[in-house]
Amino acid sequence: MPDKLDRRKKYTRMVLKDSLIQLMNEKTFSSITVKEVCVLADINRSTFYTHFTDVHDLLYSIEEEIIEEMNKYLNAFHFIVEEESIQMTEKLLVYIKERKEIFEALLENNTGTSFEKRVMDIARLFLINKTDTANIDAASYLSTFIVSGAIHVIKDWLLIDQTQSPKQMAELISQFCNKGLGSMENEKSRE
Amino acid sequence: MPDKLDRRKKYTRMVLKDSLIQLMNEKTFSSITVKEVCVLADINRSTFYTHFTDVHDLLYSIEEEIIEEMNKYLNAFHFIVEEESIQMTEKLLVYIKERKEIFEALLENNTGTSFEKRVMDIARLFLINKTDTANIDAASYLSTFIVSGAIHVIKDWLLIDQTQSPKQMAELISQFCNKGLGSMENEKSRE
DNA sequence: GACACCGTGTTGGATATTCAACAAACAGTT
DNA sequence: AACTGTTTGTTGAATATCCAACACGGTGTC
Repeated sequence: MPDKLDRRKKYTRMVLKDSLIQLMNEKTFSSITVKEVCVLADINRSTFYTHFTDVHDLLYSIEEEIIEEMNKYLNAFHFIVEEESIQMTEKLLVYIKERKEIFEALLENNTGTSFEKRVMDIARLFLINKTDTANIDAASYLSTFIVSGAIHVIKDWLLIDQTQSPKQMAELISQFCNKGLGSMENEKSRE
Repeated sequence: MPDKLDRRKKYTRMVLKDSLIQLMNEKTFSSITVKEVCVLADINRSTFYTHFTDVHDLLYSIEEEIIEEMNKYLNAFHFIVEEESIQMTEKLLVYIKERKEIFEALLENNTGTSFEKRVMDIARLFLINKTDTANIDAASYLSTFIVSGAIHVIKDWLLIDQTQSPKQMAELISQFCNKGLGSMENEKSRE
């Protein structure tokens, strides 16, 4: 919201985040020190503490950014028709793939509220909005099921093969979700 | 010398230089504005004026940096034997090639003391040091000849073909210079 | 245990950058 | 000629960062 950030603040936060991301690609998160991050970012250590309390806090702010970006993609779903949703999913997957290492680090690292849980929360919210509001409980359960399924499919895709293109994955996941949503429609009509 | 520059100063100067270099690759030098450079560098315009008086001044400081770097290479010649000098020349050429666009811009752009003249000056100094001090005048004239020749050979190489590798060019230029220096030796022995 | 070493938070004064605003010069338009 | 838009230098107060120094806790070594 406070997009009216001072140029200097923006820059400092950016390089610190980038440093941590780079370091996470080289070593385990728990072995990374504040000092290390600052040296790489070429930022005075005392400045670090005016922005973040510690390395976890910095990681958390990276999460924030990622989550926010994913939210944009998901929000866009509301305004598009079925055929375009596959393309949208593809964009999301490309975004994830380009940040492969960050996502892996975030999924592995369980500090505080896990990244996975937060992603599920926003995705669930999205799914509930998308379906009819009459049957919220069912939608909630089902969306948990669908989203956790999707996340693990993406996780495997990231970690293991990636022989499938983002486009192919998008179609696969889209099918997967629609089947789930479809079953809920049946559920409702049977009432 | 004042290598004890504040981190912020270093960063500001660096991004401003980089911006100008990038812009010089996209448009003519004279069409580049201070504002443009600052926008690209994401630096406040008023900050620009605490470091440089105008765009020419900024360009000049880029020259300084380049000249300084070339000086290092040339100074290194003093301490190496003949066989290694070809490798050294090669390094210098690789350095130039990596900054092809900057050199082209600097060679084209004649503001104030031309870049070409300055390079010749430092190269001449180097050559005079390298040869016997007895015959300074002759060395000076000859070095002007050699260096200007070398610069234009390099210029052509940069601008036109580059089918020759830096290594091949290094051997060629080295031959070229040694022949010149050799002739000076003859000159002296004939006295 | 005593020791040295290293990372952590925190502080205060010095310094650099930002931002908004201004007058001035200039180029193009009507 | 008046108007519009743009770049240029310059200013002062607000803000962010730097830097050096400190006390503290942990870790390993003799």
